[in-house]
Amino acid sequence: MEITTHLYLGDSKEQLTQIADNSIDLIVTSPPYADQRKNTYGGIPANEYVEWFLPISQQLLRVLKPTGTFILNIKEKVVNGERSIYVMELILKMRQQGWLWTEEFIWHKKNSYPGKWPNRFRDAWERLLQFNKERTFNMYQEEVMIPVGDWAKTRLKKLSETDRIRDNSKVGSGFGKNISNWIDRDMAYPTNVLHLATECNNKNHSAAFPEELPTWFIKLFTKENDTVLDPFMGSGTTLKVANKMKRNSIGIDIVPEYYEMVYEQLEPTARYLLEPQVKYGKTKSKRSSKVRGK
Amino acid sequence: MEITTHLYLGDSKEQLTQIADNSIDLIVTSPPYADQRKNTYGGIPANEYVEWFLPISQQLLRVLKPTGTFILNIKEKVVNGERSIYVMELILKMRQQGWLWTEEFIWHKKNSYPGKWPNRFRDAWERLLQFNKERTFNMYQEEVMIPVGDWAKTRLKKLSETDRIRDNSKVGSGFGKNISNWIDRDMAYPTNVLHLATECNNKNHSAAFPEELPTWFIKLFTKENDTVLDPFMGSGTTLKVANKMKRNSIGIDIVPEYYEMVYEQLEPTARYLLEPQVKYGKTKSKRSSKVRGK
DNA sequence: GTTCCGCATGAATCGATAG
DNA sequence: ACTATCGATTCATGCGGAA
Repeated sequence: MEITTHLYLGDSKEQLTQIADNSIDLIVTSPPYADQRKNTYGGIPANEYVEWFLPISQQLLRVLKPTGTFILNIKEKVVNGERSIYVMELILKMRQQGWLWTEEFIWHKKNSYPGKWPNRFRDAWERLLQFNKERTFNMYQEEVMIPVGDWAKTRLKKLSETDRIRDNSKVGSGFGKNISNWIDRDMAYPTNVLHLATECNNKNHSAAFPEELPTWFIKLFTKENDTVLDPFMGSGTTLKVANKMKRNSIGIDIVPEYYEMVYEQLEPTARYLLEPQVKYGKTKSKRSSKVRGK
Repeated sequence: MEITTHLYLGDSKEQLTQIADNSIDLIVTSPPYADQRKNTYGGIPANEYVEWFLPISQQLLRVLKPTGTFILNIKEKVVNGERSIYVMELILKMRQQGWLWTEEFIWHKKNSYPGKWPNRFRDAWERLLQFNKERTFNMYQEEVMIPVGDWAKTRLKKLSETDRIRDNSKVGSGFGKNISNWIDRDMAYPTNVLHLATECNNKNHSAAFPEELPTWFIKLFTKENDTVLDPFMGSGTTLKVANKMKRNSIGIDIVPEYYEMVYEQLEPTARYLLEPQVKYGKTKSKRSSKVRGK
């Protein structure tokens, strides 16, 4: 099956209306934070942030499949010595829209931005808010398992030899098999705290997250041929990763330079199928000639 | 100067009224979370939690010095597949009371509770909310500096040898001296993410919080002879640590067993100064004959 | 005196069963 | 239908006893 990539240039609130109801398996995005990135996105003031975001989250709720998940990467900034409260207000309002606030992952940034302030330490974490439409949704937990801590390695290996013998001597007891479940367990499920380094090699896009981040959530919440959406694609990290993992992807950005940049990064073999001109709202696809037009 | 410990038995809301205005340098506490600790505290329902806590935080605001800090350890649980929102509502209401929400530290619990569920991973973090009365407050950052990671040590040591040679050859260039400033920097400031394990060696009380936690905040926000308050002292971890660090401390708990336990742990040399009977609301002191009675 | 191993025990969460 | 209780699941940690 062909994997497609669609790009939209324009305001997410408007561009999202072109996407069909219940068609997206996963939304992963890192919208511009309040008062940040003024040069590129205009810098939404903290007190207008919720009002600005709600129409977009309304559209996201519409396009997401009932089994789908929405991961929102966000962190409130410090204003006049205090943490802003727009993230909390946003969660409360989105719940009123019909979203379920199912979980809050912590992204622990190991190499956080340096600096020193008299009454504050470096901010080394961000929120990864998980929202869903329904209480049951797709989650492929085994895809993101991690190696078990050292505590088990030494102990279970010794147990394994002892119980392997026991298993042979007592056929059909079921006990040995039960133990073997533990022996084979080199891997454990992760927690809701993610340890990732921020990437410092991103020059053209200011606040890109590391590839591991969308990779992890795409593994966890989608399977091959599913569709991933990033309504604030920026430099296109989410789309690039999705494509690599054989997921269809849709990206939106209001900044023409980002649109162009992501477009250029797509394989040339896909680009010749498209019209040469890039217009507001126009779309293109990769490894596919399908175009979702206006 | 003598270091004192005062204990109050009873409801925090009432007992706090006995404490003088602007007399506390640091409040560190971990109140019972909603619907938790039913056996000991009765389990405050999530939908009544804010209402229950606000009179207490009102008192805490009164007794805290303008330069003081309030650290609140809390985490919302999952109810019917969704995260509760009472913590967010509490923050919003406390701001209306006059508190400044200055920071949110993350306590990453390395040994979180095990378990597996179809749509959720283990919860491995808790909130450490920092509130203040004023925008400028006491903070002794250098007290909690941490060793720089090994990557820096080895790198700087190699640099040091190279540059020592260079320094010898180029006398007076100032370059060598500049480097040596970096070599001496074995310590760095921490971030707002704390990595600690919960203590599992509970004797009589399930002391959910490890000693390192209050230790860290007491170092950071107080100096010797300052006063630390824990309005939900439980097994008295905060008080024990404060005492060890030569800070005065005040503890309150509504559970007589905890009151007795903390009392018993105080040094006998201090106890003989006090009346033998333990009454509701009565207090005792350590290394001091002062008693704040009713 | 070390090091190693066995063990209990969590501010958990879900689904089923019972009143 | 709606709440209360119970069992099953799972993994890092420190203590105590043993080699």
